[in-house]
Amino acid sequence: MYQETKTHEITVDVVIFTIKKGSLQVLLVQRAKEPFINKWAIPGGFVRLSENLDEAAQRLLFEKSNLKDVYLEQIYTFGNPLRYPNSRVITVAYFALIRSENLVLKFDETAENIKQVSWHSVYDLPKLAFDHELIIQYAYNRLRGSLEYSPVAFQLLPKKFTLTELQKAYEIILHTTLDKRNFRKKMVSLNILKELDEYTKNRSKRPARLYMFNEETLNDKKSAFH
Amino acid sequence: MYQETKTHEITVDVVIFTIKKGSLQVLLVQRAKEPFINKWAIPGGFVRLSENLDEAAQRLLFEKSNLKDVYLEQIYTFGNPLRYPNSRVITVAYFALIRSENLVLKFDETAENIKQVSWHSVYDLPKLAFDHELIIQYAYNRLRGSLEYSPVAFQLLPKKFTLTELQKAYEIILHTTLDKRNFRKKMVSLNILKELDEYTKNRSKRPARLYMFNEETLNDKKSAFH
DNA sequence: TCAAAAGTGTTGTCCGTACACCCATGA
DNA sequence: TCATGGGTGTACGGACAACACTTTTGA
Repeated sequence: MYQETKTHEITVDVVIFTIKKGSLQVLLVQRAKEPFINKWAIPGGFVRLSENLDEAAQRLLFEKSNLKDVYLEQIYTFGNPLRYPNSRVITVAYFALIRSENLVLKFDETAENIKQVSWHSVYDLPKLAFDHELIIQYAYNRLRGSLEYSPVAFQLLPKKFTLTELQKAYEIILHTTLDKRNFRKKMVSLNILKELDEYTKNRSKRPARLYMFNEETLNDKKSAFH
Repeated sequence: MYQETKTHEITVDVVIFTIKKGSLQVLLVQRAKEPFINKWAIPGGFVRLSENLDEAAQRLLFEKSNLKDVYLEQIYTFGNPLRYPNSRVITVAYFALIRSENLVLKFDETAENIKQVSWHSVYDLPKLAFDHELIIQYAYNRLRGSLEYSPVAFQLLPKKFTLTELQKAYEIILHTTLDKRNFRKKMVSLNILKELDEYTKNRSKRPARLYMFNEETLNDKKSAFH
């Protein structure tokens, strides 16, 4: 089954998370070719010789979504020799958090190796190619872990957001419900929110105060978050 | 400075930790050749095409220490194109925890590319080759992090140990002092220790009870450790 | 005036921390 | 008998969890 080739190939695969329609979704591409024809895969690509791994991941994201300076974390490196048929592909997996509003995907759907591109709930994944189901599991576990140390949920929200939206993001990622009062107390105590003098309009019944993420205090808080 | 070559090379580097003489030490080899002649480096080697990354790390450890089934964790993958002069070497870094008693190192000190091999305190490292200082920092941070979730300290101790020895290991890794009563309470409450009917002899004044690590309950506890 | 989401405090429990003395043995 | 490390319990404080009602607006 596994056939030796002369060299290792190195790819970067990026599990792109977003919150859409009240659920945590990942971006997948459906393969139009063997191996794993019709199966879905995480976007990825080869690492160029002149770029480092983070740069490769950022480049892939930019090529496919036009987004720059996306939040990225390296997760794990997968190197099972049997993970790719007929060649040895070692992949460094990352996850990315993006805001899905006004996102324009740039996948070339006329390309012969891609059938379609779409978002899928992490709780309802289609059949995946290679070991990509495992990679998504690692990514999802890591995302939940990161959320306990660092307020990464901001990366999934618009610049200005309400506390209820923030809480929803936490609930969606952690797949649980949280107490409103306790959640607000905790967030306020962290000093990472900037309270704005702006309120939502016509969104709900009573207008809700908007907040921003306070970038200045983030770096201090990251370590002492717990 | 950086010269493109045709392929990426993949290595595994292993930060080998042990506790020796009351301090946390890492095993380093002193280079006998350029680049970085006389500088110290983490043991590492190329990944073979037919083995996965963990196997490569285990193989390296076995080749150099005769130890099998060593505790290993993948830490991070370093891929800066400038980290190696004149070639592109991506390295998957691991850390290993070993018991230093009755350890026989098998480094071939007559090999032309190794000058010597020795243990160094993580708080007093010599000049390191490549980005190995950074890798050791990542490894050390990860080790301390792991200790909060999972009782990895056992991997550094003999099969049977006293609670004081276990506490010393924690103190050495975390670089702090711990309260004896609180530490014992915590350890007992975790149900990961098997109390033996054996005591130390002639080691200190009053004999101390010996404990073993209870492997059965470990896997349950790993997740709920906190 | 009503429906819907926004906003707000108090109490109990658990866990981590601080802290000091007696015990068993070898010399 | 004394020096040395082994072994033990209690009290406080902070963080988290549980819990219900009032407020503001749009329709």
